[in-house]
Amino acid sequence: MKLSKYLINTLKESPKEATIISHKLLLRASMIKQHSSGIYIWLPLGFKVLKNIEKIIRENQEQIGCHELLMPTIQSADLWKKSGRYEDYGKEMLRIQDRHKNELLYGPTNEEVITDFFNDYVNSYKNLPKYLYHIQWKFRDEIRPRFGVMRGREFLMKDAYSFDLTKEDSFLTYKIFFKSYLKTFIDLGLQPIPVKAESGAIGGDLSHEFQILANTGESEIAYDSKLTSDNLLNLSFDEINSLYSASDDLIDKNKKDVVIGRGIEVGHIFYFGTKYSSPLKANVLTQEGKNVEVHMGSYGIGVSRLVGAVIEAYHDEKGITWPFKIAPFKINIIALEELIDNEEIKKLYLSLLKKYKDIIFDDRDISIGKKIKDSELIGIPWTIIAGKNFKEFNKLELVNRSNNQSITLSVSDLEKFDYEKNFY
RNA sequence: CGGGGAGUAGCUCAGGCUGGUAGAGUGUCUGCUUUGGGAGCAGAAAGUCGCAGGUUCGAAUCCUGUCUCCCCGACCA
Repeated sequence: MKLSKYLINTLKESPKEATIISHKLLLRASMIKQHSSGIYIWLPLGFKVLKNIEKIIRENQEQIGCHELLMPTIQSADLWKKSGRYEDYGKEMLRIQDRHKNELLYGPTNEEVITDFFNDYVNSYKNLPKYLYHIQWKFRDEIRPRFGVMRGREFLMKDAYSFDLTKEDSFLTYKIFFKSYLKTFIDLGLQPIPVKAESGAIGGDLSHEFQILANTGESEIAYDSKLTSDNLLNLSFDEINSLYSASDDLIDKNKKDVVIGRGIEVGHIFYFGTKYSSPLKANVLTQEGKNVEVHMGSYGIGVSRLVGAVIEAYHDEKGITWPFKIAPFKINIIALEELIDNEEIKKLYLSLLKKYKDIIFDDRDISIGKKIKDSELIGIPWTIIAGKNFKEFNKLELVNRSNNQSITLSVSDLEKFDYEKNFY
């Protein structure tokens, strides 16, 4: 990608609407632009990050046999009246009328839609369990949106729904999702802490939220240090679930040997049994020919919130320090003006482009200093600089954004270098 | 919803008390000079001063209303 062709407009000063670091950096790096309170335009650079996060989430969902569909943003109020939530949800739900005066709403979540749909398509125990998810924009008319994309009114969420024959099966499913969530967040480069949770408006009797550790996190969390060990994924659900963790007011102050940190909630999972299958009549026939209500769970990840959360965990005084997989571009090539048309550098760019796809060549007609600043602000993992050393010795400088260390390499070294493995 | 603050150029802000028709930095554009850390010089474009009404010969400024945004609290992926 030649940067001169891209939409990028970095800011030296952060707009005053922003108070927390991720919000400031997202605005300064021209990744988002506020449209109105809690509603954002995702600019090309930010949208790429969002897509990269989606990709990792998708891979993990598919791994546990959870399949993607896409449900509407605008939903009919009828279903919500049946489940009883049309009244319960309160002012957070954005209610709309169409020209026929039918009541609609912009979906804050999708239990009703998917349960209703499921009932039409699945009628036998033979088809259970079923796991389905979608990644779709939601709207919750928060009293006070804040912190940029961390708490918007419109936000992108991955929500999965599970359908099982029995409570026992549904618990097994829950455990599968639980572990898949830990892996998802670890794949994203984050340190997840599962915390037993109140299940809130969605309801049910088994629930965990997933906090990720970040110094600037909104809630205080206390947890057993084993939760951050490298072999966390090798432990069973019961082993992990027996380890202590709590957030905010629920922290037991007398508890010893716990680590205190700060966290950002990025995921929430629930088992809620027949709360929706009962009113919306999602039944299947058992082996004995009996009609029974299915047991359900739902599993959410705040995708757009994660963009902010990752920055809270990955930044320094110069800007964002994206993990490799999430970074909008992986390598940025910067050359002195007189070297911009150099054949060898062009060849390097093309060969890296072939291998990594998301590569920038900063061909803008601006000073090299600003190019470096922009690269640091945006958080490109690797910056390759062709300067004096190239003219004299045919060497380029390779700078690692995570630790700001640089090494001097030749073009052929740079072509062979493993940028993903060597990051961090 | 309660409490606090703010709306003036893309962004950061001055001006407002004491009314006379809009300014700086930065960004943008043009030209020249530059090129290893957000370059220099010269020139230019850019604002119905959030909106509506009122007072006045005259309103960014005073008055009234209204909208929007931000911060603190209760609620949430």
